Amino acid sequence: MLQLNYRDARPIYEQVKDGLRRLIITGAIKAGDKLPSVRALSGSLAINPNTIQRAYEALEAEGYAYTVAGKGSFAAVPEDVSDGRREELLEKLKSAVQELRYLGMTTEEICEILKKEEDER
Amino acid sequence: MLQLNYRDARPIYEQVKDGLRRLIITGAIKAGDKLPSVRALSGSLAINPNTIQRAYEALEAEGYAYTVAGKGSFAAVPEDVSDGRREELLEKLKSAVQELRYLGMTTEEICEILKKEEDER
Amino acid sequence: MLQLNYRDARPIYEQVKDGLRRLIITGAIKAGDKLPSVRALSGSLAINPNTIQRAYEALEAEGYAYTVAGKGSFAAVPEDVSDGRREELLEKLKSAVQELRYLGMTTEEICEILKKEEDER
Amino acid sequence: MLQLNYRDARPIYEQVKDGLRRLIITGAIKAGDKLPSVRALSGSLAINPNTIQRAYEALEAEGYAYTVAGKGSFAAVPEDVSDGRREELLEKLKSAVQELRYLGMTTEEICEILKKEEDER
DNA sequence: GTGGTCTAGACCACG
DNA sequence: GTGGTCTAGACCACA
Repeated sequence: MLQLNYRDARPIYEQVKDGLRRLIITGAIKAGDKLPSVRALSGSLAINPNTIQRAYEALEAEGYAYTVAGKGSFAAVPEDVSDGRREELLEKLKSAVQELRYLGMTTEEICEILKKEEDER
Repeated sequence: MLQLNYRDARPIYEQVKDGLRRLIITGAIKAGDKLPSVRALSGSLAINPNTIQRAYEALEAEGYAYTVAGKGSFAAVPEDVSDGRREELLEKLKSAVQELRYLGMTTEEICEILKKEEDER
Repeated sequence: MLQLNYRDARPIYEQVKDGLRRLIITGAIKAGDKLPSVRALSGSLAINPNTIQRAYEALEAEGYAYTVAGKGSFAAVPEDVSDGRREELLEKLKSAVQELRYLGMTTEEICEILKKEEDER
Repeated sequence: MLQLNYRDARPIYEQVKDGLRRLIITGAIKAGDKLPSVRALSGSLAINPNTIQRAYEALEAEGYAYTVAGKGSFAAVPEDVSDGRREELLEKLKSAVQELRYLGMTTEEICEILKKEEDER
């Protein structure tokens, strides 16, 4: 369900967070769906429960999930995603595009890639 | 010339690397130009030379600079930038766009932002 | 009558307690009025009766309600509210104001907010 | 320097966070000042370093402090305090005042208390 | 020396 | 059974 890379410089909890977010974005987990319990995920990934919990906290801080103590964590609706995350994304987008332009791509070419990739969904 | 933010979570050497790359991308430093010496930068930024050295090594690994023994470091031409860096950028771009779409933006809106930002250059 | 928010970090019994207190404070339930029975509330909110029971006990400890064996629970008069609750409120008030002042608000501005909010009742 | 109450229902890390925030608000720690290191505070309070670190993370999330890895944590300026914290405070203020009014205090009396308390500073 | 991460294992509140 | 908190102890990156 989730792929971890221990050789990656990114901390485990962040990889878990990003993986869960990806599942939500791609629709594999829909708004309101229950995320796997901390214990279950820590078991299946062979990771300490504290590390998983940290990932869930970070995901909640971004607005992609909410937690009900004693019940579990659930996927939130897109509208609940934090503004900070939105700004972060736009910043990431712009800096990538700016560098790609330096490397020779035109804005048009980049948009073409985005459209083609959209159709492949 | 370079702005460091100690409050930023990124390590200093990475901020130096990103700062130098930005100077190259924006054209402030042109291909073939000599980059400031490790000693000069470490002095003007009040930073340990080892930290600067590390930034230069990282920048060279990306292909944005090359070092001539006894001469110093110089900005490389865009064609020398590593394929790894290119793939990394495209990956960054796609994941940001995919998430922005989940958050309600259309590909058209995203392209509009990119075009508008290009004009502001 | 009462709104529960499962996404709220506060435990359910506390939300029930706060909700009932709010009904009393706003005058929706007047002093001497009978509060809904544990069974009735647990039914309409689809919540375990033990949870409701706990909320009633907490409300009674604050002095906002009293229980008559075999009759049910009733809203108390303001004079019966415990001194502990009063001190707690004043402490909450002062600490909030002190912090708001640190953040740049003057005592006058704060009082203005309170007066305006009072008129809106 | 900080008082902890193990009998309190509030978690330790929250008590530490609130205590540090209080030191900043009262001016005992000024903007830019270095907060005690995680290890130093954990030693003087006889608390696990992980718990202290959690308090620092929470304080940073509120905007009252920022952390420089390898250097330490520092008090931020009031302008950096998050909007969320500001809203939280106003909400806390209003609910306390509303209940105090039910208990017989007028808005004028409350403002008097605030003004008197301000003079005592 | 500093913060950042991770593990192992424990106890508690909640419903 | 669930998440929330805490402890003890360890290793790493950074400057």
